[in-house]
Amino acid sequence: MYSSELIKGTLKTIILKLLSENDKMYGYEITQKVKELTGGKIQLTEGALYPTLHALEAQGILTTKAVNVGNRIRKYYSITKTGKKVAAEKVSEFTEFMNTMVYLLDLKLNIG
Amino acid sequence: MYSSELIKGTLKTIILKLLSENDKMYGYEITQKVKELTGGKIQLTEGALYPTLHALEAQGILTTKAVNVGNRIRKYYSITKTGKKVAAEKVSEFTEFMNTMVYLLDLKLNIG
DNA sequence: TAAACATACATAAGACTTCTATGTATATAA
DNA sequence: TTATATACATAGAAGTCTTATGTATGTTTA
Repeated sequence: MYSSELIKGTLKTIILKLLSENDKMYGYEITQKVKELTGGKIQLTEGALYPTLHALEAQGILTTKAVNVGNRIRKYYSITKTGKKVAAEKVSEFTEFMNTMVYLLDLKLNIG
Repeated sequence: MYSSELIKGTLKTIILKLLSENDKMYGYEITQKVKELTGGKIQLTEGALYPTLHALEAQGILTTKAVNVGNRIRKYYSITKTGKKVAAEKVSEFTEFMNTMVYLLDLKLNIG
């Protein structure tokens, strides 16, 4: 698990990227997917995730659809057309930022 | 200039890396060096920089030496032996984190 | 079968980091 | 003489995230 300091500011980018590639996902599913894809190195907390999802919905970047699964409610999130643009911008800005940091910190990444 | 959201959490790493490679630097010099190295894309603000430098000094990671330049005081910061360890850890953690993000976001960086 | 763990949502209080604005003061360029 | 650059610093506000808590169901295991 990385120190929270490092992960700061990346939550929205991660959520939007995942929802750009999946028609719909629910909150818990997002936490599990990120945990799985990062080998447990990034674990989103509910206290950060849910308020962010709500904010993205309020901004028209995501839409929701509540579904009953057994007796439980599951809230699916989907990205809007506007949201896809925002997602692409966020990811590309993050890419540029990482390139800058790689240069600034003189890093050697394991790419390829 | 990147959105501040992205840069969050990287300030300490940047400062420590620069001071690992330079015997001594003063606050204003750090802002200028970062601005120069990143082509203006990362501009550290004083409101974030100075409190961070003070905190790192309080933690024994940095030491200071005030020098008179003309009629002005310049406060040079140097990294301690303990600080160098912390710096190396921070940079290596950041490297791992970036590798994780590159995989998670499926990014193509301009390395090499 | 009771306890523990996983699923699934949510919020509130506090902590931490950063931004904006402000303040002080000198030196230099337009 | 006005603006810009150098050089430090802090206070208040804003934003993000953590920790803790709450509710409720489903499943595994001792």
